Amino acid sequence: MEGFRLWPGALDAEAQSQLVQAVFGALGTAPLYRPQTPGGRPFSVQMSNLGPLGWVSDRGGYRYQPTHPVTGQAWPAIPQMLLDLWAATVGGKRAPDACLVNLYRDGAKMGLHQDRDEADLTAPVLSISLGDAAQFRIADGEGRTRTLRLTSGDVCALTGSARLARHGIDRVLEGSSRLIPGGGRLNLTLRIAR
DNA sequence: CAGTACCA
DNA sequence: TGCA
Repeated sequence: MEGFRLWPGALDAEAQSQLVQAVFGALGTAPLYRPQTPGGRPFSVQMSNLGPLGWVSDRGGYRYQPTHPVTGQAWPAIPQMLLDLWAATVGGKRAPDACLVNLYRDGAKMGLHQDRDEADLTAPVLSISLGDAAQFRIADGEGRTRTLRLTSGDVCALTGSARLARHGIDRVLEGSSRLIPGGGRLNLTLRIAR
């Protein structure tokens, strides 16, 4: 599918553990929390953010905001490693200003959705998979979907015609990796929100 | 100004 | 984000 780009194993074991360490360190000041959909139902994933802007959802809808909805504090910085990874993969003039952190544990999943809360819907979205492998599903323009397995260290991007593709995580293969303290799958999504 | 990454 |  045009515009969906995958870099299998882009991150080696050392880079993966450095990244997990950096993100878990940042979660000390921006703790994971469980948001609600606008309809008031809880997400199964736990979320936090890094960077000037973070994606949040609550009864007020979806949006990007500069502060953590529970603590009121600014989100921690995006680690340089991730900015470098963005430059090395999707590149472009602008650096990402938002990094959504999603932790999948205990059967957490993510229904099919579009990323469309960004000001410029032509700027790429870059996703980094860490920890347990997962079944990722992405739809084409006709609504046909294809499933692929994302494993720890894989990096993928939604660009061009796939930028607005519906996608989601059907299931996580629990226990398939020992990378994440406490287990699970950690997904980092870099975006240009504004 | 309708719906939302939730749920079936 | 209040649903008028």
